[in-house]
Amino acid sequence: MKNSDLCEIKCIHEDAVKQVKSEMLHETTFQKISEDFKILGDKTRIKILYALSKKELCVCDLSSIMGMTDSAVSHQLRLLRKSNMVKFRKEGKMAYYSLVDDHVVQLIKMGQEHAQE
Amino acid sequence: MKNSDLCEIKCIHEDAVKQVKSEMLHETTFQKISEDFKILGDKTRIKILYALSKKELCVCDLSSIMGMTDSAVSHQLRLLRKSNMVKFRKEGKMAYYSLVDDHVVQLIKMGQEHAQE
DNA sequence: TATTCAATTGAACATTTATTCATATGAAAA
DNA sequence: TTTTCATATGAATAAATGTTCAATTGAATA
Repeated sequence: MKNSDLCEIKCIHEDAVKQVKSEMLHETTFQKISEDFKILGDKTRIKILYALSKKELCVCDLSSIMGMTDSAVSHQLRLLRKSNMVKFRKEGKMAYYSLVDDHVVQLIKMGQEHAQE
Repeated sequence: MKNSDLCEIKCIHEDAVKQVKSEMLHETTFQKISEDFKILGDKTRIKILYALSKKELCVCDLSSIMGMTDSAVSHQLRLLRKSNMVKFRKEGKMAYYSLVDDHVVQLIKMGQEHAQE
């Protein structure tokens, strides 16, 4: 009995499965990648990141731009900080937020291209 | 009274807000972008896409690679089809899935780079 | 034709998640 | 010091989401 027959019987292409399995990344890598994309998978956060790519802004500026409450924006900023996408500096009562690097901008740009196809 | 004073009083940097507002994309654009990223924001779907980037595979192959039920995989494939990331061809009882283009692969690669920082 | 099998689908369930509201913090102004 | 204001936080709620289980479809095979 050939290997390929076995595959058919079990409804699995063993060679293909084995090959692809060996090429898969580590579980934690997939985890991290998907966590980052999950952060980008929300309209509010994408808008915040896009706004910050244009200019450093404080929370109430962002709230005004987004048309949302300070609280809602602040909650999202917390997530963005946690995932290392934005940083901030305090000046008196105000907190000025900006992007950590332009990696996110590149990702959004690519996403935009795909969305517009 | 200066404009900048007004800004401070209202806790809004009017000029910055006005400028950034004018540079924002359309609501539907942000919507589309975030929807695409939301699809990538799940470990199961990232793994499926990564596997398909290596080889065309049928549902049961994917199930075996993922260590999940056919049903769970099929549900996710439906979402991936809906968001135009994967396509499939039928051959008898089997359905062979593959990526629509390598756009997704590029995104995952970029996400991977960011995740590894 | 009846059966088998790969794949799909729908409903149910548990979990996650985004926003709201109320409250707390902490710095500047009165 | 007391008040005001920008921001942050916690709890609560409603909505969305991923997986499971049971049932269905449709094509090949017996």
